Amino acid sequence: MASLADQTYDAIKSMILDHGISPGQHVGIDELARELSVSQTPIREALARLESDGLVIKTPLRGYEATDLLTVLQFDQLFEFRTVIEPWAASAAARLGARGSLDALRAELERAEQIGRSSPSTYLEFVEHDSRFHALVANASGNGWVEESFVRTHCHLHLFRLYRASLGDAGTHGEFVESMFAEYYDTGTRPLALTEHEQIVSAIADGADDRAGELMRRHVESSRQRFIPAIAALNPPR
Amino acid sequence: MASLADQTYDAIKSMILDHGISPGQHVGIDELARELSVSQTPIREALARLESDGLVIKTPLRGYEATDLLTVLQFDQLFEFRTVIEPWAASAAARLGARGSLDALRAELERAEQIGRSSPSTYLEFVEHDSRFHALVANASGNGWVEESFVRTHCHLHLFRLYRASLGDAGTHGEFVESMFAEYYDTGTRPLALTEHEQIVSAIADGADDRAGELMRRHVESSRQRFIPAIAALNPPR
DNA sequence: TTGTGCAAAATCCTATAGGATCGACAGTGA
DNA sequence: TCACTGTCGATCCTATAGGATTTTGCACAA
Repeated sequence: MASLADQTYDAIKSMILDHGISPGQHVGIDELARELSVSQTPIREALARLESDGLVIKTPLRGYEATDLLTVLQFDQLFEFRTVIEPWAASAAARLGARGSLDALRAELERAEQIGRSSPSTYLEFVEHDSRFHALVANASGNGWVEESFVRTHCHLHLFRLYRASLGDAGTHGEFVESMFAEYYDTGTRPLALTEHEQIVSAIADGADDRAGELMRRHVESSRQRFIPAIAALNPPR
Repeated sequence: MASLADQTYDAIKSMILDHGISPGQHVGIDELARELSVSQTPIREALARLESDGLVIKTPLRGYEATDLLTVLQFDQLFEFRTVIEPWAASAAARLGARGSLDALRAELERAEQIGRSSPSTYLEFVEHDSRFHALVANASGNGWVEESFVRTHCHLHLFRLYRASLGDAGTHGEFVESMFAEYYDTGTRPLALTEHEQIVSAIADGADDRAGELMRRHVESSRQRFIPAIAALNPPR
């Protein structure tokens, strides 16, 4: 069903999102074609779509390269954007009663509690849970335009968060790494974020649109606050 | 500077936006290649990007086709989205004092008044002014994510508005055509919209962020109200 | 040691050819 | 008359080859 071009798109996107391709790294068409054992055409199509997603940048006669990590300004503006979109999405979800979506949201919360107990490598899993959760809320808003806007922007945040994982044990970014771990393991902001998620779902389930919106606003805001030391440590990237 | 693929992208996009390609129409790769006198490769790249823009839809092994016109639901949700985004953009522009952007906004207002007097075919020109104006406000917000989200969604509204132009003098959509013309030529909502634009720019210039946001919210809302009879007449499209 | 110029390699961009799949239509059988 | 099947045509998908441009390495001169 999925054409080769689509599979290639997913493959390259995964490579970027998992930092198989590092930010700023040059991405050759021939290189990818050899690596994925396909011809250049599907690679080109995939890269064209990825450029539209803002994940790669094309320079004519120079080829493609993965986009750099977010600057401080872009990061601030991204959270500004989230503050506009996501509270509204939560409110809308509450107004809709989020029929159908509510089950998915609760299932996601269950899942988050599970991973909180068992595995030791919790950071990545938590990031993925968080992404899924917010995506579900965007979806529950019932507004396709909002959802799409969210998804398109959120992958950049995802990219930023996962940058930590690709770093070694130390280096110039040691400070950054440390602060991230501290945030999620020591100071207990992870269970705090989970609690916020639960409250939001609760408000949506109650149909309390104002409360859902306000809770989401605060959640995004506190999430931003949690990121500030990290982004500060990361700037400038090199 | 612009590669052939980019030029092709612009060309096809223009064809769609000007309804050289009708909504729902099948778009063949070979056909486009012959018509634009380029090979298939740049066509493929362009179509891949256009699919990401939501302007065409790809069905594997069947090819591409231009997306259908907005449904009533999509239309409603689009305005819902605008109601979330644009008032915020106007507020943000006011907070920034919209340095630099203010000149562009005022120039656009000037331009709008000019076309209001001279030419007889004012409808298309007004639509284009309106698109430019709102795009300028989105830009003046200083937030690239917001601006991009706006642009990506707005082209669909643009498409919808221009559908009128592609219609003949009569037909099943005569009612729709009539209502649109009535809106803009008879009942004087065009100068009303222009007045609203001026008030918004004025609020931005004053740095009155709350007022700018509220004015924009009302403007979008009244714009939506103006569209209701039109969208009602257009549904179902066939 | 540093800067300039030439040349070669690499890579992107474009074009064309061949293989595969899907839809349509005609023909046959019940 | 309806249903099924096989062939035909069109189109998409993939692969490879050639032309153009940029970059890089090296030699040479100041």
